[in-house]
Amino acid sequence: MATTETRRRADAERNIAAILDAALVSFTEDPQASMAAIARAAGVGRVTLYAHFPSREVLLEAVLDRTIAAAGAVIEKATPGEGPATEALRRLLRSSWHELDQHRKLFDLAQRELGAAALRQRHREVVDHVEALLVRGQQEGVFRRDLPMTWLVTTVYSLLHAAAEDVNAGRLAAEEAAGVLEATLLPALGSR
Amino acid sequence: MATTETRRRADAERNIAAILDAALVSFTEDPQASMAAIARAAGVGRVTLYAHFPSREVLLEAVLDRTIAAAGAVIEKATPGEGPATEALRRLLRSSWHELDQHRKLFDLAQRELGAAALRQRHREVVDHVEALLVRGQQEGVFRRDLPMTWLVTTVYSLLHAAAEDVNAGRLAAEEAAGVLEATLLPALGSR
DNA sequence: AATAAGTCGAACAGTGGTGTTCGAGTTAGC
DNA sequence: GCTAACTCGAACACCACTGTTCGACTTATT
Repeated sequence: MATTETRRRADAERNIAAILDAALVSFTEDPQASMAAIARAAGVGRVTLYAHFPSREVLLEAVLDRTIAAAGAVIEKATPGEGPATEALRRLLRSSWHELDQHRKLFDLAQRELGAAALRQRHREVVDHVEALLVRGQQEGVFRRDLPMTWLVTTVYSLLHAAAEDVNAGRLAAEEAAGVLEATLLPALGSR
Repeated sequence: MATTETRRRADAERNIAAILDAALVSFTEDPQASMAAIARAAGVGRVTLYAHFPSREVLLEAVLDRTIAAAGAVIEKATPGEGPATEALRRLLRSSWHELDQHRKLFDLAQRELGAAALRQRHREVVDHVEALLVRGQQEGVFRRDLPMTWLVTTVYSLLHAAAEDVNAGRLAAEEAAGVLEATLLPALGSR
């Protein structure tokens, strides 16, 4: 990951990072954000942006890969494979709801702009973590088995996203988000 | 509602209906659908479209109003004020998940393109029905009171939308949608 | 069968986005 | 302090979309 393909100068490296940061924010705030707007948000000229990312598509892919990697890292940090499944889910929600929401928004965007097929593989990397946790919970007998697994995953992601939207719209305090999610998801997923 | 503002010819009336139908589908399928695409989908010339709806914005508003009216009618048909609240919610889900999802998608789009303020009023008309039902359920003691009301409404809408997406993506059979929603929402909203 | 209402293709101007080129100016690195 | 790497504004061509006008044609209505 840290392999410097072609030796880059420090200021270039800095700008690339700034662009990716700005692009993530811009894309999640407004899926139609223009290259000019992203360059402005990154504090960089439009030409510089194109120098590093030759097209909007390439930029989107780069942001996507970076976000997936970040989401994966944050998930693994929450050790979803350890301890009781309900506890693991709690840890996951507390640490990762924000990252997972960014991942979801970007995924929606990329699905429209890059096509569904190209995305499935990368998407799996993150979703599988959640799915594995849910399966483990089923085996422990604490999560329900009467609904399709895909639906349970959808439920988690969907409410996560809803909470993030509510926080964004000022309808929910950021500190409450994880608690509210817990209180809603556990009964929704729980057996009996 | 049936007041013919300026006497229109029958073929015009027919085209307007076709345009609104096509626009609803187009907008919910792809928020960026162009006027040309909508005209094509309606089987109508682009000029005719502009003759009836002088701008994209006006068209979007018309579709929105029509969908809100339809959603309101479908909701009222499910008599959400009668019988036990859980039963009423079941009826609502069975009859309206599809209409409510269309309403939600259009609302998202309109919020971006027309601004949040202009929409709040119209949005209320539909959301209030759901909220009233949830409040009634709280008074009956069957729905939880430990979370903000706005969040409960968000939860209903969010899962509704998620189910519609899953149906759309082929991950969930349309006939199962209402049942799955019931099985997920009732435990999520229930007291205890 | 006359007339008013409606349809529609072609062609136009205007706007805003993408991606490129050029050339002059900065800045990091040795 | 030299040089190669990098930045960046201005200007360009290109394209897709919006909204308009014109004039010829078709259709509903009486």
